[in-house]
Amino acid sequence: MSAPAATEHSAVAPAPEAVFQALADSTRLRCLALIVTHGELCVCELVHALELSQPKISRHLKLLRETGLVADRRERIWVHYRLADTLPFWTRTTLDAVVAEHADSPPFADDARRLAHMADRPDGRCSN
Amino acid sequence: MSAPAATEHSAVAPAPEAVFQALADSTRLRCLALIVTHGELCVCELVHALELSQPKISRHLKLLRETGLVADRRERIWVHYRLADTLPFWTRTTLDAVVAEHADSPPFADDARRLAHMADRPDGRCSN
DNA sequence: TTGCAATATTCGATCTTCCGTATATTCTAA
DNA sequence: TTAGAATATACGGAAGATCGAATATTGCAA
Repeated sequence: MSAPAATEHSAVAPAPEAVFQALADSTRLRCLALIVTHGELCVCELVHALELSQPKISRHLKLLRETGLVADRRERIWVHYRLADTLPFWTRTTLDAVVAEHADSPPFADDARRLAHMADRPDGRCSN
Repeated sequence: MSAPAATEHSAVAPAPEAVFQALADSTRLRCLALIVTHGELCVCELVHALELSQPKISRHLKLLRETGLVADRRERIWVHYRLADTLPFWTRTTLDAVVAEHADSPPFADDARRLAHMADRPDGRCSN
């Protein structure tokens, strides 16, 4: 084989263009912003916070996973998404910087507020 | 008027998605990497360093300009491009981080090498 | 003026991305 | 087993991105 498999979340660092492409969508960026600030979140929490359809959220999470930005973990009926452990340093720097500068503005602030007020969150997460 | 004009390079900070979209192309990212490391560069220098067609470079520079990432300055027959003065902090952080981590790898290292070896650079720039 | 070098733009064609809708899968509890 | 909740995927269609090739513009010098 000449090039890395590139089928699933490979161990090789993703090309910068691919990372930026993944960040170049408001749905994906809003999901990542919540994950950066709140840690692990399941799909239903993101659907609730962003007020978007479940298939839409799921499709965007799949792209983030294939790009290597997030990892998923199944627990009972829920799938939890978190930042990938193998995230390149510059990628983590970028995420922290953009979130720090926009977390208090729409739509990110509204997403965080809706997540905090969500009832019956999985894993006994409470609104704090 | 309800929304900002959004016709030319406006003074309002560009949305993060728009910035990431602008960075999500290898031609634009290579141009920016050279500009970050070398300061102001003219179109012919970018064409030479990246070994791409002039219309292609010019089109991508236009998008970078309209997104607010670069500013241009005409001097005689040359147009010089530099990082925009109004670049948001997080954007500058992102550019510095991604360049620091990739400047020594292809294709960025090759671009810098070709630029350094370019003959007859404008403005009396020499290869250093 | 005329010609040339540097840069910008236009035009179609092709490829990709994104979406809503519908359906499939997975897991759990009854 | 069967039903339902949570999540994922498949299927078109519409909108957007990118390209090569051709052409237009701008500035300068002869």
